[in-house]
Amino acid sequence: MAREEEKIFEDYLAIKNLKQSEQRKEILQIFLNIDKHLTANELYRIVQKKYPKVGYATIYRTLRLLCESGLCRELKFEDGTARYEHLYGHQHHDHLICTKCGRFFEVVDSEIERLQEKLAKQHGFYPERHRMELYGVCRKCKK
Amino acid sequence: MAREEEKIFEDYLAIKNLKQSEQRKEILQIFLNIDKHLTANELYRIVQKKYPKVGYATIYRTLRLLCESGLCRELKFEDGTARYEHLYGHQHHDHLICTKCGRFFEVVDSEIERLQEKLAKQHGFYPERHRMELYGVCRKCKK
DNA sequence: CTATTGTTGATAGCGATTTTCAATATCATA
DNA sequence: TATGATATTGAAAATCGCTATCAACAATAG
Repeated sequence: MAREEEKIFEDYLAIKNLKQSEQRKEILQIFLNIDKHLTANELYRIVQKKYPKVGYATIYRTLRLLCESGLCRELKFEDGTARYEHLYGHQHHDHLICTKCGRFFEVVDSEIERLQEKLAKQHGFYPERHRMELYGVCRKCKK
Repeated sequence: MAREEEKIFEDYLAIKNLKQSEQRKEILQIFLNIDKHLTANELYRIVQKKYPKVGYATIYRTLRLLCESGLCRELKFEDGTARYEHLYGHQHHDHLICTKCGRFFEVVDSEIERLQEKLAKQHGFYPERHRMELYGVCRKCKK
């Protein structure tokens, strides 16, 4: 399970002459099994339950490696803290965020993407990337 | 000059039973006279030049009041630090940000706005607000 | 097996922001 | 304009999220 992601991470470590430590494998497993936009602290607490010896710094260090290997993306949201999302098998997307329950939904709208490009160019910008977050109340919370 | 904003701030303080301190007036003046997206630290340093006794905490406290009064908006950007922009007389807008020089440009595209609403609704969301930042290289930096 | 080199956990440090607190300023009212 | 209740201030300590340091330790090549 999650064989491909494991392979990607192993290969990345090999290329960089880094070692396959137990902690790295543990953190990867837990990261892969939780398909949410976790903060480093949330991940730390979950990892701690299974592997109490793991330190805070190792979580951050491993998250950085996961990002570098292309498995993970760091996102900064309005509360200021970073959240980490799965990148493998996920195309570019923006976020719909529920202001009640905090859930994240990945969305894409090719028409908006096109207009964003156009808007940038209209202002003489060479567009590189963008971020778009739509905040609102999700179906469940609205009831 | 900036009479209306002063009035708004005074009224806000009055309604909340807060006092018209010298520091608050000073900080408001300087904030109003600089039409840039400043960080708290940048504002602190500018205020310090004129009023060396002013403390850091007072800057943050006053910025919060300015936001609450509707004169100011706090924006969190990718680098994690907050920047403050004028809100009075500025309609809703998004940002074009140059990744070379760091300059900010305010933009609006009603078609994008419309599609954002539509996209949220398509996913069962009751839309409240959004943020959109387009990053790229501006005309000047491209040359 | 052993040497080399990378990794770890604990902790100190950092930058941004907030809180605490005693001294002080504001302002309604006497 | 003096007074007193209450809000405000500056300084410093505290907090938060994250990074750097470092001595002990683990992974891997030879």
